[in-house]
Amino acid sequence: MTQTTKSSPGRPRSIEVHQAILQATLDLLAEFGYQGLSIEAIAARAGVGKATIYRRYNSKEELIAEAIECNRPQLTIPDTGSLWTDLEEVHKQAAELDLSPLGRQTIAMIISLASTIPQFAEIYWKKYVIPRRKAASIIFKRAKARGEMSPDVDPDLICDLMTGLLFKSILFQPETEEIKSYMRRALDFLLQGVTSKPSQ
Amino acid sequence: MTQTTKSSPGRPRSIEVHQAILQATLDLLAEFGYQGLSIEAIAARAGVGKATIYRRYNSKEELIAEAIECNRPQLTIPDTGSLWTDLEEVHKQAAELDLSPLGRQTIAMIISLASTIPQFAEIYWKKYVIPRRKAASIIFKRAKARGEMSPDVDPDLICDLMTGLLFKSILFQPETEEIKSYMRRALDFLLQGVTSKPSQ
Amino acid sequence: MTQTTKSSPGRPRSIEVHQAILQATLDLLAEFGYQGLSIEAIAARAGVGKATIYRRYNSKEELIAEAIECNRPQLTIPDTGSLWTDLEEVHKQAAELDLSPLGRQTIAMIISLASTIPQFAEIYWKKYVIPRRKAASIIFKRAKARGEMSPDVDPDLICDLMTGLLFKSILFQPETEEIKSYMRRALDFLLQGVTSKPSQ
Amino acid sequence: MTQTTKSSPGRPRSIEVHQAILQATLDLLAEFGYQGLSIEAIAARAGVGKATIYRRYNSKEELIAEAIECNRPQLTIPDTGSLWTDLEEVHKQAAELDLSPLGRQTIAMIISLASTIPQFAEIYWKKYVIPRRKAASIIFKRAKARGEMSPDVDPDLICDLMTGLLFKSILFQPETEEIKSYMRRALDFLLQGVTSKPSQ
DNA sequence: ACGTAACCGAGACGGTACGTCAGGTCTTATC
DNA sequence: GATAAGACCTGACGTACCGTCTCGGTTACGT
Repeated sequence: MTQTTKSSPGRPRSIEVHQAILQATLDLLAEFGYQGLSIEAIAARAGVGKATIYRRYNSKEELIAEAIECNRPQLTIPDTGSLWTDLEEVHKQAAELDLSPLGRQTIAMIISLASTIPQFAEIYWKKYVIPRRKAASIIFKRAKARGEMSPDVDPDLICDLMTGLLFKSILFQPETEEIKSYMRRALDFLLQGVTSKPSQ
Repeated sequence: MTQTTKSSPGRPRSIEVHQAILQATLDLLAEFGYQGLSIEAIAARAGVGKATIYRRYNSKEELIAEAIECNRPQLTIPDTGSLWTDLEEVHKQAAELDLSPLGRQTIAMIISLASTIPQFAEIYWKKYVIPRRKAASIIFKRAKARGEMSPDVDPDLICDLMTGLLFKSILFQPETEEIKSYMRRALDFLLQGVTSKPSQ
Repeated sequence: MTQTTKSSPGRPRSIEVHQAILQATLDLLAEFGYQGLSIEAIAARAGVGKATIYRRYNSKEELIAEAIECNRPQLTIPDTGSLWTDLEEVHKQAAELDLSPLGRQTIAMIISLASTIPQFAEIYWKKYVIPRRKAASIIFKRAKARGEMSPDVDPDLICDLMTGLLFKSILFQPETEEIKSYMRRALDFLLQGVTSKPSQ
Repeated sequence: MTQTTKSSPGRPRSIEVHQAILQATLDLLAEFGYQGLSIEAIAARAGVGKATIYRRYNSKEELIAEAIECNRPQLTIPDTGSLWTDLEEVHKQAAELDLSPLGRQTIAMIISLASTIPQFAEIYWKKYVIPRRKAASIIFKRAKARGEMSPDVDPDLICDLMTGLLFKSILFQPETEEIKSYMRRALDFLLQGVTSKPSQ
C-alpha cells in the first residue's frame, strides 16, 4: 500500500527548508504567542515563500501542530520497584516538562487550540494524554502486582484527575512552585485510601 | 463625596443597544464559536454601527468578557440535609449549565482566552471557580457538622479536581452523556474513603 | 408680503453662535483647505454642537457658501481721472484680495465646488465676476468719454480674459509675485491696440 | 543605464487588472462624478481587491490622475500654411475635445483637483498646458516666418489667456455653443492688432 | 410670573468609506 | 518539479465623519 522508497520525479523537497519552517514557527511562537503568529512572518523568518509552506500544510493550525509535535519530548516510564518512588519520578519529569516556560506556553496553546480546532484535540490526545495514561497504567499494574495498591483502582481516572488539575493550574496559577506542591498534595489525597503509603 | 445622580452631558448610552450587542455576541458565539466571531458580524446582527461597539469596548476580548459575565447564570447551593443528595443536585445543575451547547462553547472560549489574556483568567476565576468552591465549602461544612464526612477533607481540593476534570472533558470529549457519567464516577471515587456513603 | 418684525415663539437663534460658526469655518478653511474641513471640527472650534450647525445649514457646502459670502470684502471702483491709474488701482486691490492666503484658498475652493455644485457657481458669479465686470464697465466708459480708449471695446471680454488668467494662475502658479507681474503684462497686451497708453 | 529586460522576482503585476482598474475609475467617474467616487466602488466594479489598488496608487487622487492621463487624447498640430486656418483647426479640435460631455467633466475635475492637490496641478500642466502652448508656439512661429504676424507676440500669453477663458466658461457657462462663439470672439480680439487677418 | 417652545452644549446613534493587514491561491523566473 | 518572490482576491480590522437623535439645561416671548 505504502511505497517505501518511491522517489517522485522532480526536485525533492528540501529538508533544510522543512526544518527552517518548523524552527521559525517555534521561535515566533515563543516570542509572540499564538496571537501575533502569522504565516507571513513565519515565511519571512524562515526565508521561504508562503507557497512552500502551503505545499506542506493545509493551514496554519496544521503547521503549528507539527511544530509542537516534533518538538515535544517524551516521558520515560520509570521502574524503581516501588510505587511511590515511581510516582515521584513521573511527577518530577512532568513538572520539568510542563512547568518550564516553554512547557507552560505550549500547554496553554494546545489547550487554546484544542478548544477551537477539533483536530488539535486529537493531537493533544495522542501526544499528551495517551503517554501519561500509559505510564500510569504500567506503574499501577506493577504496584498492584506487588500488592502496594488495591487492584480495582482505575489508573485512567487518577491520571485524568491529575491532568485536569494541572491544566487548571497552568492557566490560572502563575506560581510554578505552588502548582508543584498542590499537585503533590492532590496525588497524596487521591491515593491515600487505595495504597499503603510508606511513612515519610 | 459620591455623586448619586451624576449624569454626564450629552445623550446617554442606550440600554437597548447595550443588550442587543451582548445578545448578538452570545448568539454568534453559540453559532460559530470564537473563531468566526467578527465585530462586523456582531454589529450587523445587533443592528448597530461598529463605532457603537468600539465606543464601549476596546477589543473583541473585552466585549466577549462582558457578554459572558453578564449572561452566566449562578449556581444555587442546595440544602437537602444530606451530603449525597446535595452533591447530586449540584452535579445536576453544573451539568445543565456547563454541558449545554452554549455552556461548552463558553467554557472552551474562556479557557482559550485565559491562556493569552489575563483578564479572562479572572473572569473564569470569579464566575466559575469561586462559586463552585463556595458551594463545595458550604455543603461539606454541613456534611461535617452532620458527621457524614471526615472533618479534615479540603473542599477546595475536591472542587478543583472535579473542575479540572470537567475542563479536560469538555475539551476532549464530545459526548456529553459520557462526561456526565465519568464525572459522576470521579466524584464517587474522590469521596469514597472520606464519607459514609449510603447504600444505593 | 414679508412680515418685517414677525418673531417666532421660543428662544431666538443666537447671533454670537452664528458668527462663531462662520469664523471657525473660515479659520479652518484657511488652515486646512477644503479637504480636511469637517463639520465636526468646525463645531468643536466654534464651541458649538453639531446640531446647531445643521439647524442652520443643510450641508457643508451651504455653510461654506455663506461663510464666504458674508466674509468677502468688496472692490471699490476708483475714479482717478485716468484709465491707467484706475486700472493700476483695481489691479492692486484685486491682487491684495485674491492673492492673500485666504483669498487663494477661497478662490480655489469656489472653483473646485463650482464644477459640481451649481450654487457655488452662482456665488462666484455674484461675488467675483459681476463686481469686476461692473468695475471694468464703469472705468472703461469713463475712459471712452475721455477719449482714452476706442469706443467699441467690450469691457466684459477684457474682464473675463483677465479673470480667466487669474484663475488659471492661482491654480497652477504658486509664486504670488509672478502672478502679479504676469497679470500686469497681460493687461498691457490686451489694451495695447485700443488705448493711448501714456509713456512710462 | 536602462535595463531592457530586467524583471523583478515574483509574480508580475497583471495588465488586465491594471486596465480594469482604470476603466472602472473612468466609468464611475463619468457616472457619478468625483464626489461619490469611492475606492471601494472602483474595486468592486473592477472585480479587484482594495489592496490591489493601494499597491499601485497611494491615494484616490493618484489613481484618478493616471486614469485621466492614460485616457486623454492628444492634440495634433495642424500645418495648413495659413495662420488663420491653423487656428481654425486648433479651435475645432480643442472644442471637440474639451466641450464634449466627458471633456467638460474631465476638465472640471482636473481644475477641482488641481485646486487642492498640488500633484494635479503638475499633471494638468504637463498634459494640458504644455501641449497647447507648444501648439501655439509652433503655429505662431510659422506665421511669423510667413510674415503674417508681428514677431514680438508672446504665444504663451495668448495661449494662457485663451485657456483661462475656456476654464472660466466651462465652469460657469452651461451652453456649449455659446462658449465656442465667445472663445472665437476672444481669439479675434487678441490677434486683431498683431496679425494681418484676411478679409472674411 | 410663569409656562412653553425653541434654542444650546454635548455626545450617542446607524452608516459609509477609509487605509491596513493577513489568509490562502496563483503565477512568474530560477534552480 | 520544487523554490523564493510576490501579486492576487477576500474579508475583517479599527478610525474618521457623516447627518440624525436624544439628553439636561437655558433663554425670551406670550399669556
